[in-house]
Amino acid sequence: MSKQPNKLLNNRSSAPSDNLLDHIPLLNILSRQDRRRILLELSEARYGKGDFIFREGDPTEYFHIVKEGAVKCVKSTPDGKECTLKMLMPGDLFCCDAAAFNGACHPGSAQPMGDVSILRMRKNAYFAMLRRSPDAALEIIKYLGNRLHEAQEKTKILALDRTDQRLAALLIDLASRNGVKEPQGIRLTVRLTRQDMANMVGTTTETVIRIMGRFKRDRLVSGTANRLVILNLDRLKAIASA
Amino acid sequence: MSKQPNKLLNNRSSAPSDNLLDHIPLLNILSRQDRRRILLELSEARYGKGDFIFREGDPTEYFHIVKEGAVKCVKSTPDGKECTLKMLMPGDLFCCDAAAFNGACHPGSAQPMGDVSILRMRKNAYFAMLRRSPDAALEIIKYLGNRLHEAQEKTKILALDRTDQRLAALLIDLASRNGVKEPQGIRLTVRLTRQDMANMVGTTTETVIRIMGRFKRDRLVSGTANRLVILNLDRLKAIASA
DNA sequence: TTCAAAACATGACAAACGTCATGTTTTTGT
DNA sequence: ACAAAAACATGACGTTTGTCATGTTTTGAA
Repeated sequence: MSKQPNKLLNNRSSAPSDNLLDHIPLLNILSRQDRRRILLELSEARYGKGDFIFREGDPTEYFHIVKEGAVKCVKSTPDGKECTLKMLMPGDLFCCDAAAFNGACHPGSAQPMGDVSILRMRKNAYFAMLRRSPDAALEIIKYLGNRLHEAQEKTKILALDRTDQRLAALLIDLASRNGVKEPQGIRLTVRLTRQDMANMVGTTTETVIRIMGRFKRDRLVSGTANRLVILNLDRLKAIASA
Repeated sequence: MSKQPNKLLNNRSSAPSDNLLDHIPLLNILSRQDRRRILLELSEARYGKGDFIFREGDPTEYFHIVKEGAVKCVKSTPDGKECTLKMLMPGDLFCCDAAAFNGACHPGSAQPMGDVSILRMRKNAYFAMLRRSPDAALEIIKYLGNRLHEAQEKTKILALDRTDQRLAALLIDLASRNGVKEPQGIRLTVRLTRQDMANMVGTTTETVIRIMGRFKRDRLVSGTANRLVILNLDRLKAIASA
């Protein structure tokens, strides 16, 4: 469990094509001048297992970018149930919506899944950037639009599909966003327990265990959290859309 | 059933504070000059029951604003099941995300719920507006952020709550967004069948009928589609968060 | 390496929900 | 006002999923 967040690495002045920003396609559209400017505003923070990047209800102070690792967006109920809304990967932005910044609070919490590195920028610097650069603002609009479409697709799946279909859809998505090809199949690089999966598809750990057991018997997947491999993507796709 | 969409009303030149734009808080931030410009780009279209404003898979051409009436955003499966993602009310924007405009197609369809009036603007004019006015772009970012948060709240409810809780949450939301106070309670002004509600909370018509029957017996609501009244908001709130 | 904690697994049972069948009431268009 | 269509309603039954209890395996930190 790595130690606390306030390890700022950004005292160096910027080189014209500093590799920090190469991780962020969405900001590569900035002019050289703007990139240099932004770089001075960005700081880096690292988190480990068990940390919170922020909690539901915390005041919103920063715009964030995932540099390394995976981050999950979580909402909880008073009685301890949890729902994972989205897994953010390197290059993903969060808290990029002005809405959250009007004195409002975070509507959910952000937790690292393993060790992560986050770039962040104070909200006034972020807004100044958006005002200076219409391209940046349009890029954010585009990004938020994609996030909204994803969320709506997820809503559709939750509303209409059975649990095994939802789980198949999750595995398919993870394979493309997080998988590395191996001789036997596609291995996921994030550690993902049955509980994690249950929180992502809106069911219980036991149900995920049973369905994953079935998938395992049918040679669609293998392994558990630390080494999860998708063996037969096509048949998973057939299940997801059956 | 009113006739087809291409009834453009906007040949008149703009008056400085034309009431067309008063319906749209999100564009009231524009300078007088920009307002005048935008007004020339906006056209009005009317639709009635059974029409489609656009269908899933259609190419994206316009940015839309709801002027009068209610519009539902719907996703469907090949086998005829439907899921209503969101009910848009006057002042709401749709297709405001640049993502949808990169040669992409609509990820869902938009259908009027009764007679509606829609303002719309071709996408190049819309983008030109966003490039000219950072305030407009920020407003769109704020709006999309709110829509994303709503979608995530809906995801949470679908993932964690029972059907009666989801239905109670729907009624509460409708009461605030669509209700008018009456002596007996809060009457909804949109016509909403059991089937419509089922599509909104991810269940079947029969289940909604049964739960609404229970709510009716317990004097929490009364009436059906044409005259739906919320009688006891507090107890509905208790159910939604139980 | 060892031991405790976390993760995985399985069974029994109950509750929630979907499906199908059938019938009644309300709405709508002419 | 009337007929057809849509919406509402109810019961029976099966499936899916949640819950609880218990036990095994794996993981990770000292």
